[in-house]
Amino acid sequence: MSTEPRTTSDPRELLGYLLKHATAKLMAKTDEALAPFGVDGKEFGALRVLAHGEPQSQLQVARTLGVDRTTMVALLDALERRGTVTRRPDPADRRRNVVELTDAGRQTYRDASAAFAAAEAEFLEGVGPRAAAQLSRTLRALLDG
Amino acid sequence: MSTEPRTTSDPRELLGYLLKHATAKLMAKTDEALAPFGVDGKEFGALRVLAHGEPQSQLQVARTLGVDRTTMVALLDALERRGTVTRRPDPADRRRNVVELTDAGRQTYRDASAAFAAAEAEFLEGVGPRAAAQLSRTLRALLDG
DNA sequence: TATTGTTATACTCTATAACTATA
DNA sequence: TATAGTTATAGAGTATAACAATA
Repeated sequence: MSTEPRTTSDPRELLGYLLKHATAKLMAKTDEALAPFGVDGKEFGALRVLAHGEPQSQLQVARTLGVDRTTMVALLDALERRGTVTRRPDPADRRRNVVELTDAGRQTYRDASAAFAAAEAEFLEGVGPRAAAQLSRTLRALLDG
Repeated sequence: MSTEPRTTSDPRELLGYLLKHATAKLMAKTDEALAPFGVDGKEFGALRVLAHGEPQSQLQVARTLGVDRTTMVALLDALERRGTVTRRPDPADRRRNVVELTDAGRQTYRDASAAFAAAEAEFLEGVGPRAAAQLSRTLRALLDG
């Protein structure tokens, strides 16, 4: 007969704790990897959207990233200030800004992308490719359900 | 020869996106489950610590939960206001407050605990017990590494 | 009248600094 | 001199409301 309690007060046993802290650890790693390129995770996300596919309006990018359009303004302000993206009125609808990567921005994205992938790989290095793939599958299933 | 790009701009393919949104979804579910009992996730964490083991000082609870001691003040203020916990000076060291669950607080914890577990189970229902156990193992390994 | 980008504002969450009372 | 609790304050992050330009 064990004297151990059936449950403990250790928060590290809760799935919520594990998810939250795994997220934080990955974010810290990727932010650190992106820092030399002058972008944070959110900005990298925007570059990623802009690097693939057609030029888009601010609102389209915001919706893809799941952020408010007012948040997008400050984000693009920072990227534009550093010469990573350009904004110009859409000739077809002058209410919109067409946002595009500059040549320098494309290079930044390529470099940052490699660093980002390396950070993700480092985060996963302890668990092996099978468990890593299983992790993504499970998370996707949890989000779909 | 495929015309598909090797990568896409869809953020849903990134591990960081999956982790962040899985965390948010679970938090939303547990917060919703706890709401009828008048506590949020953080407060439930405090109740959980207090429900197991010896009475503790505010600082000890704060450290177990990984929050600042100034954050603990407002958290306990709310719980005390609702009659869930009591604070009294520790006779052995009057700088400290001994924090304990009231009888009502214990009942609240029991009820909230069942609701919390049900919410977690509902979150996991799409993936089966094997995948759920594997998820926890993988997350623990990622946090330890 | 509705939409896009912008600005100003407010709100949440949390941490830092300073104060008090105790040790 | 150091520690526990408290309070006031500041910072990051994000959302809401209102406004200008355009459709």
